[in-house]
Amino acid sequence: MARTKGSDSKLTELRIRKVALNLFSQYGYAAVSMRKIASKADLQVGALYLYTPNKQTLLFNLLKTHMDSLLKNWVVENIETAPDKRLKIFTKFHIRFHINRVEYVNISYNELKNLTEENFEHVNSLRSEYEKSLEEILTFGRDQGYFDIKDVKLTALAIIAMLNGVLKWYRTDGRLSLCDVEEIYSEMAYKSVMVVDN
Amino acid sequence: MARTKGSDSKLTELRIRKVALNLFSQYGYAAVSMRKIASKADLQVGALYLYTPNKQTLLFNLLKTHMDSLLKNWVVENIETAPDKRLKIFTKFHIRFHINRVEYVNISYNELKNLTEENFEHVNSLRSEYEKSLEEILTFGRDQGYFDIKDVKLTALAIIAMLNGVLKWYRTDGRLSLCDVEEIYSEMAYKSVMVVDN
DNA sequence: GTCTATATCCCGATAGAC
DNA sequence: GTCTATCGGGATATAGAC
Repeated sequence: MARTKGSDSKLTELRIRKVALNLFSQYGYAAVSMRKIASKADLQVGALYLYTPNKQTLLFNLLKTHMDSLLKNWVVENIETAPDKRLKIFTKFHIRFHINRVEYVNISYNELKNLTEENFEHVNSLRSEYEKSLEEILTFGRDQGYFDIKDVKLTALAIIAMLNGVLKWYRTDGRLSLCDVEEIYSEMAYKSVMVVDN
Repeated sequence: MARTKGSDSKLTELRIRKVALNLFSQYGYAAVSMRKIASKADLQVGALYLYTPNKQTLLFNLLKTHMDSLLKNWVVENIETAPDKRLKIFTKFHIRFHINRVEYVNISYNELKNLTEENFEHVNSLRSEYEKSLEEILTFGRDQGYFDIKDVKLTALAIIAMLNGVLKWYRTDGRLSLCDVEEIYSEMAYKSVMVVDN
């Protein structure tokens, strides 16, 4: 063995990321010190700076990795698909993707304000891109007469907020399976915009 | 004049509360120092402690005041009212009450994790009480055959999350009036739980 | 009621030994 | 690659003058 236990830098880096994500999610970026991160990652604080130039970058990389992964995994559906089907695909994808990434969801919602302006612009543009893909589905559905929507932008925000609300409280050991949750909320989302007779 | 300018303690207390709310909402509790609060309230830091024993109490009082006010203003509708009408009353009330209290909404969502355990229990029980009033409406509506709901608790959370998502982005100078927003989202909320033919 | 000064502690980040 | 020690600063909270 050429290396002592725990000296593999790839593993250490991963451990630091994981610990930082966990602590930022639980206590908030500003309330978590580099010393605490180091301690939880079984390091001294000096060693942290071999893996990140500063605390800000640690947060930024977590957020960027998450958004990149989200956009990479979201594959726009076939152009032929009907609007209601598209919306269902989107909502189910959104839930399935995020349900096991609750810590990322937390920091994405709460810690954008702690990014530098430059980093914020970067992450926020990725988020806008994702939101826009839902807006396109809603616009398409409205134009095709499938949906009854007064304001596409606010409706998109409302749907995403609704779905995220579920993520925040869903527990895998709860009384509902992932499939149940997907089904329930994609149904609610669809119904909330569908055309109804009056 | 027996008092110098700004020495009225009631006014000073109000000013401190307002400044703290504003800063906590904007930057987060942990990122705001007592020095910053004092400075924005035109005081030196020592004077702050005449009005609050510590920073934690400042946050707790803001949250408690908000929740007390919410529960006091939410008057349960007449027992005779039909479920769909009740839900509409709730959603419109929720939006109207919160729309001008966005800073309170922010800290209610983001800063609960910064409360001591005891303070958290207190605030959280008030929040549960409010959520329960929506759950009762949903349960009532389902039992009466008005609503199609698989899980009352998660549905209540989804609806509140949806409504709060709107609050976060709504601007009074935007293209939609308060009435428009109330109407759009109470409609979406209702449709998301209503019974549909398949 | 407000100020200034200070006690005590923790912060992010870096230097240099091993 | 990790450690210990430390710099410079800012944190909460308190003491005591006015």
